[in-house]
Amino acid sequence: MGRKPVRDERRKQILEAVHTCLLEKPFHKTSIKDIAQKAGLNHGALHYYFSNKEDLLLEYIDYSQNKFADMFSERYKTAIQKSTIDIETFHKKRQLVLQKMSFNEEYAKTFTEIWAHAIYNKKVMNKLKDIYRNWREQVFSEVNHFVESETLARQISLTIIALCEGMSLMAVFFNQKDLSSDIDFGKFLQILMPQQAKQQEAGNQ
Amino acid sequence: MGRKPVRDERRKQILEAVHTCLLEKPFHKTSIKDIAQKAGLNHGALHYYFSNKEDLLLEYIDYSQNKFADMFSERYKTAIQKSTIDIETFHKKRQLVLQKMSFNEEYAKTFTEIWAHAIYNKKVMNKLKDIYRNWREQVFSEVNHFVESETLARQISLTIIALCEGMSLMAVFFNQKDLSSDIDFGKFLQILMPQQAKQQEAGNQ
Amino acid sequence: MGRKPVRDERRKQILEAVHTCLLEKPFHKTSIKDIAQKAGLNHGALHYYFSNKEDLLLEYIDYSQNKFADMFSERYKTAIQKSTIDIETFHKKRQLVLQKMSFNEEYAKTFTEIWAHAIYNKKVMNKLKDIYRNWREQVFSEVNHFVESETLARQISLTIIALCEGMSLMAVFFNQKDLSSDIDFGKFLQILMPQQAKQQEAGNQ
Amino acid sequence: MGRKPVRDERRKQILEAVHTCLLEKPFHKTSIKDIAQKAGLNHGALHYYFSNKEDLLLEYIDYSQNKFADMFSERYKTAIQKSTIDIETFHKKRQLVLQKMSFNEEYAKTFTEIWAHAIYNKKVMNKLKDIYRNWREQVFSEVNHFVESETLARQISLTIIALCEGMSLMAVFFNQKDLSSDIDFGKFLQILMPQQAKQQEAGNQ
DNA sequence: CATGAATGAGTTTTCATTCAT
DNA sequence: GATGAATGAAAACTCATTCAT
Repeated sequence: MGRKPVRDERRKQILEAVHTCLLEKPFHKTSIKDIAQKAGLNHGALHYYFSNKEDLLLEYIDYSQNKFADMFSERYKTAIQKSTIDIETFHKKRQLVLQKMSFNEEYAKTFTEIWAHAIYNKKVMNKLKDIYRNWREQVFSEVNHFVESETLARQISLTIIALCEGMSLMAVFFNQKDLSSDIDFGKFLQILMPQQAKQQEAGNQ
Repeated sequence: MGRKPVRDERRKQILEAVHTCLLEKPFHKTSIKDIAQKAGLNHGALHYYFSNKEDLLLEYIDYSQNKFADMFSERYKTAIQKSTIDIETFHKKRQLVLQKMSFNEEYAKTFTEIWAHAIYNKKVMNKLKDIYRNWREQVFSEVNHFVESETLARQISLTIIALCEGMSLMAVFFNQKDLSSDIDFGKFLQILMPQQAKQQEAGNQ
Repeated sequence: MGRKPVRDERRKQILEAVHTCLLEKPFHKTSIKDIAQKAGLNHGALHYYFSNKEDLLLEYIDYSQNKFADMFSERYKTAIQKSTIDIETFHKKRQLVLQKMSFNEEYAKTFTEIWAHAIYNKKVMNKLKDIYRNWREQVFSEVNHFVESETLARQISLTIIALCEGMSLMAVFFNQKDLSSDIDFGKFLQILMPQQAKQQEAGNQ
Repeated sequence: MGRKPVRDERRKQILEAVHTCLLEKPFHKTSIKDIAQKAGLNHGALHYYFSNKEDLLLEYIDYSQNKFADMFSERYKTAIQKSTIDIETFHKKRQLVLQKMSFNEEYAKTFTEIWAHAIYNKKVMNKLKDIYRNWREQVFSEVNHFVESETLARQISLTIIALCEGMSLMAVFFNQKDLSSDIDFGKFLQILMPQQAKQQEAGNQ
C-alpha cells in the first residue's frame, strides 16, 4: 500500500511523453526508447508500467480523452454560468468546443493518429466509439430541449459533432478565419430542423 | 524489341494492390512484399516500378483521388442533367458525394489512413491540400451563384466539405440512417447565410 | 544496477573482429553478420555499439592506427636507447617501420582497404590525412636535425614516408629480400640533400 | 566476319564507361546499370559483351594499363630522343612517370581501387603482379647500365617504383610542390648504391 | 543484337521485448 | 525497481543476372 501513487505518477509521466512524441512522429515511428527518454526513464522499465506498446497507446487514448473532458467541464463552468440550456448557451458551448478542441493543433494531430489506429484496431475502435457516443449523448440531451422528435435530435447531434470533427480536419490546411469559426449554431439548429426550431424560436421571443 | 511495355498496367495493378492492402492493414504494417504478392508479382519488381514505399503512397493518393474524380464527373452527368446550377441541383450533388464517398467504407478507411500520414509528412500533406483546394473551388463556384459575398461563399463551401468529411468519420461508427443522410443542403445553405439565401429563394419562387 | 558495463570490451571485441574479417574479405563484402559472428555476438548488438557500418570502419581506422602507434612507441624505447637523434638512430627507426609495418602483411591488407575507402569517402580521407600529417611531423622533426632548410626537411620527410608506403605495396608481390629491406636511410638522407648531409656527416666524424 | 570491329568498339565504350564511373564511386558501388547508362547502352546488353561484373573489372585493368603503356611509349619518344640511356635520360624518364602518372589524380583513383581488389582477388592480383613485373623489368634494364651488381639493380628498380607509387598515394593529400617533385633520380641512384654509382659517375665525367 | 521486365538472394538497419545483475 | 545488454524477427531496398520478345 502507499506505493501506488508513485506508480501512477510514473505512468502519467510516460503518457505525457507519448503525447509529446505524437506531436513529432506517428506512433509507429515512435520507439519505446523515444518515449522512455522523453519520460526520463529507462526503456526497459517502461515494460514494467505498460505491458506492451499497444497497451500504451490504448491507455494514452483514455488519458488524453479524460484530459479533454476535464478541460471542458472546467471551461463550461467558467464560461457558462447558467444551469438551464437555451439556444444561446448551446451556441456558446459549441463555439468553445470548436475553438478549444477542433481548431487546436495538438488535438488534431493526436486525434488523427488515434483515428488511423481505430480503423484497423478493434480495441482502439471501441474506445473511440465510446468517446463519440458519450459526446453525442451530451449534445443530444441539449438538442432534445429544442426539438420534439428524438430521431431528429439524434441526427442533429451527430451532424454537429461531424461538423466539429470535419472542421478540425480542415483547420490543418485552411485559415481559421476561413473556417467560419463564427458559425451560428443557433441558426444551424434552425436550418437543420426548421419547423420545430422556428416554433422554439417563437417560444423564446 | 524487348517485351511489350507493360509499365502502366503493372503500375495500376500495384496501386490497386495497395488499395486492397489498405483495407486490411495500415500502410506502415503493409510490407512491400504484401503488396507485391497481392499484385501478383515479385517484390523486387515493385522497386522497379516505384522508387520507394513513400513514392508508392504518394502515387496511390493521386490514383485513388483520380478514381473518385472520374466517378463523380461520370455520375454527375448521369444523375444531374441540368447545365444550370440551382439549389435543387446543388443539393443533389452534395447528396451524391455523401452517399458515394463519405458513407463509403473503403473511402473512409483509405482516406483516414492518408490523413494520418499527412499529419507527419509534408509531401502527403501537400497532396491533400491540393485535393481539398480543388474540391473547395468546385463547391465555391456553385455556392457563389446563391450568395452575394465571396467571403461568405468561401466559408460556406469549406463548411460543406468539413461536414462531408466529418460525416465520413462518423459513418465508421454510427448507423447511416442516423447520419441524417438526408440533410437538405438547400436548407443548409439558407441557414448559413439567411439573408441572401432568402432572397435567392424568393427569386426562385 | 544492471549488468556490468562491458561496453568498451565489447567494442574492442568488435573492432578486432573487423580486423580479422578484413584479412579475408574487403569491407564491403563483409557483412555486419560476419563481423558479429566473428566477435561472438548477435548482429543486432553490433548496432547497439556502433551506429552503422561506416561508423564501424571509421572507428576501426582509429583503433588500428592506435595499435600501431602504441607498438612503435614501445619498440622505439626497446630498440633505441638513445635520446638524441643521430643519423644512426634515424636509420634504425626507419628500418623498424619498414620491418614491422610496411612489410607486415596484415598492415598492407588492411591499409590498402582503408586507402580505397578514403578515395571515395571524405571522412575516411580526413582520418588518413591526419594520420599521415602526424607521421610526417614526427619524421620531419627528426630530419630537421640534419638539414638546414625546413622546406627541404619537409620534402624529405614526405619522400621517406612515400617510400615506406610504396614498399608496403610492393611487398605484396615481391620478395622482401628484393625489397632492399636494408635501405641505408642515412645514405638516403645524404642523397636527397647532399650538401647539408655531407656537412652533417663531416660533423659526425 | 567484319562484325568484330563493332563488338570491339562497344567493348571499348563500356570500358571507358567503367573508367568514368570509377572516378565517382568504387567499383562495388557502381552498378551494371550505371556503367551501361554511361556507355549509352542497355544494361542487359552489357552481359553480352562481358560475361559478368568481375570479368568487366579484369578487362578494365588491362585496358587502363595499356592506355598508360601506350601513353608512355608515345611520350618517351617525344620527350626523350636519345636511344642510349645515360643518367640524364634516366632521370627525365622517372620525372615523366611521376608527373604524368603518379601525380595524376585519375590514375591515383582508379589504381587505388584496383589495388584494393587485388588484395582479395587472385586474378586481379596476378594482373597487377604482371604489370609491376613488366615495369620493374623496364626500369631494371636501365638501371643495370649504371650498376654492376644485378641484385643491386633489381633492388634499386623496385625502390624506384615503390617511390613512384608511394608518391602517388601521398599526392592525394599533400601539395604537389611538397612532394619533392623534383627528386633528382640521378642523385637518387647514387645514394642507393654509392660505390658503383660513384664509379659510374666518375666514368661519365 | 537490343530491350526492359522479372527474379531472388543478400544487406543494413530498426526495435519490441526479455532478462541478468 | 532500474539498468543496459542481448536477441531475433522483420523491414526496405539493391542489384547481378536471366530471359522473353
